[in-house]
Amino acid sequence: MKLKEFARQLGLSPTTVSRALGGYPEVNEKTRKRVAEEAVRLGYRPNINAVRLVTGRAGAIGVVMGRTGEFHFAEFMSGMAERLDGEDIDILVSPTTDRDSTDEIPIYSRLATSGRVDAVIVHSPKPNDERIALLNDLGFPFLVHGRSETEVPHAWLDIDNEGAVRRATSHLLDLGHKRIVMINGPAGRTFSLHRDKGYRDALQERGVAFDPRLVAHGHFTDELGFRLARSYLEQSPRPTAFVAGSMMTVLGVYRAVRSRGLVIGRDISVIAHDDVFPYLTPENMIPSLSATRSSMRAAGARSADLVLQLLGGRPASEIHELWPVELILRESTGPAPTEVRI
Amino acid sequence: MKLKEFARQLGLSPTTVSRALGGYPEVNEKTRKRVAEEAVRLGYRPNINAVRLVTGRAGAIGVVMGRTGEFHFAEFMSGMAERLDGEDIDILVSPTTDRDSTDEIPIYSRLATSGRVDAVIVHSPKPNDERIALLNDLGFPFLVHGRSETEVPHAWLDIDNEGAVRRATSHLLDLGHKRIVMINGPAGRTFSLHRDKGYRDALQERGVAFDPRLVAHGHFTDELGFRLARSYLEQSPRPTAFVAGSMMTVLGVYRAVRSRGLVIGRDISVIAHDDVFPYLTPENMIPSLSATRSSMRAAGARSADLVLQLLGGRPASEIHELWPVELILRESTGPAPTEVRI
DNA sequence: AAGCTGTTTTAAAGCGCTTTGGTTAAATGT
DNA sequence: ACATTTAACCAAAGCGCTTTAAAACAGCTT
Repeated sequence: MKLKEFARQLGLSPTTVSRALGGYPEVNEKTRKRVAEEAVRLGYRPNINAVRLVTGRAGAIGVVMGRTGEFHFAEFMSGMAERLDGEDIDILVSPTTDRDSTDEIPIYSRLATSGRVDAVIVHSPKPNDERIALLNDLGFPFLVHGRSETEVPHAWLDIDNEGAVRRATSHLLDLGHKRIVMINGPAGRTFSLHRDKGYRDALQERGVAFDPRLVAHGHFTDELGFRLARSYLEQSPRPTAFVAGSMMTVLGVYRAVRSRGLVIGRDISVIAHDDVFPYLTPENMIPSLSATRSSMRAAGARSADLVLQLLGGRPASEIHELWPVELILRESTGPAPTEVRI
Repeated sequence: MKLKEFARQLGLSPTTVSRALGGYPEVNEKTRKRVAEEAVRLGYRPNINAVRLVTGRAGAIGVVMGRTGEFHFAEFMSGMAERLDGEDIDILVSPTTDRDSTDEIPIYSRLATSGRVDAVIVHSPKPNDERIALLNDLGFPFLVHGRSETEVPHAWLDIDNEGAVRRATSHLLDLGHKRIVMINGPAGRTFSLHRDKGYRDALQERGVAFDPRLVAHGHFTDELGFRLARSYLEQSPRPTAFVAGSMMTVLGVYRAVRSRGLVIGRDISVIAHDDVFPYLTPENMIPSLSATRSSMRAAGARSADLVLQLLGGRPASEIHELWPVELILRESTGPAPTEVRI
């Protein structure tokens, strides 16, 4: 059913019907009501593509899905979806199989110029991120999930990675740990750098020398957590604590510790970052896992919200949100063992 | 830059330019080449929404993202993205916070009638799925990922869940296990029913009585795996083997077994279904996990492919794919312990 | 040289909607 | 009673493209 036919059946002009449905004031309240009811009854829905053409709005927010870290991504998107439910805005996912953000440039470029989306979300930026530069050059609305150090003014939402790791590390230091390993995210991303900084600052505050060999970078996989933890545990002197970048990483760390016959929370303390997944929770681990916590889903929901504000005209330079991160202590952290033998 | 202006600059009519870009035969090869080059040089891109309006095609495939099982979902979508890379087709994600597929009816209805997508993918159907009935009634193209028992002809892609579980269970029976617990997916979904059937058939083949209390249903979470396994292990006689529905479930099962001081692969055998995630792999578990394996990512890629075929005119009734599932034996399965004490 | 054929290009219609710039009818003011 | 305002509705333009139907052009015949 087209607008014209629908309007004819109502005995109204297309103009009035369109306005009634659009909620414009110059339509009699009774008429509006009638139109709304009949639209439901007769199943009339405006052709979205016609609307998009004529309004110039795409009614969609774009995200680029990379090969790695999909479990975070799904949770973030799910949060976006939650917020966008009811709005007439879709989420459009663009594929990329590439690992480096530079390779994503053509994708963002296409997304920004093709008119399929009204805004895009940029994930895990680097300090000097090409994608941000590009989108700014194109004058295309975007929100950065994470932070960058670029001069370019832009909207962003980030969690306090630095503070999270600083607190986690400080807590371990307070417990007497000296050799603390950090298994961080991929090198080069701002969030990894922030975590590095939080780690180093905590050491410095407590006057513990920074040993770069205790910090590793890589993707958030169970395997990497295992392999790295395993090799660290073979070193002498042995580390007594781990800070792990994700829930997947920490699965591997737990396994590595156990496989060496060590006890988590006694021989080895562990803190991880928890993005709050419905299917894998730190309190259920054995021993329950001390974690810095920040809901990825909530970040997704808020990001969608901020993008909506951005599209509503709020200046990008005004949209900056830094979320604090909780540190939740459970059983995986304990006093450093007084004597470390190998 | 609009078509009109671009054509003017080339000294051609909009018609010719449109055809050149669209690859129609009635354009001189030289002209086409010139148009293509200039389009790149001048940065001309057809307005996608105008194209969509005039062609009536949306250039997108819809998927509905539920609240649960997001880790599977992301992997599936990632596969779709892989296949769709290069095609001018997007993935459109519609949110739902509901748990039951009946609640998704309005979402599918909206998706199908709004012209935003050319086809949708239906996940985890029930034997008599309302969504399939709806989409069929609407005459809207769709592919089912999973199977249904409806009379309605439709395209589907599924893995052999029944065969997978039958083989897993048979293998455990061959090893001498008698009390085999199955932690299955949500009740009511066809794939869960198929797995139930595979389990029962295996028992029957070997002449082992079916005990319904040994089969549990629920979402694929670490916590459920733990809670259920924990409570089964307290029973007497104790089960000697578990078939777990997902990698998350099995994490909980492993933990439960260990927390009882039992050894996996010796006291308790475990087989799980592995959807092949880049961040969590059965071979890395300790002990390494015997699993039925089928790549969710590959299913996503193939699904996208089949949807493209569907849109290309291939009849839905012709599109049925049942993928075999490998059983890969590792260390988590072993002979049933001869004597089971509690 | 006119007719015919096949190739290449173009003018113009129209996809389904929103919105500008009206018109008409009713309400209000003088 | 007439002018003026306000409320309610409408005709038609136009968003940027594809595609139908027709025109222009070139290459051959006869």
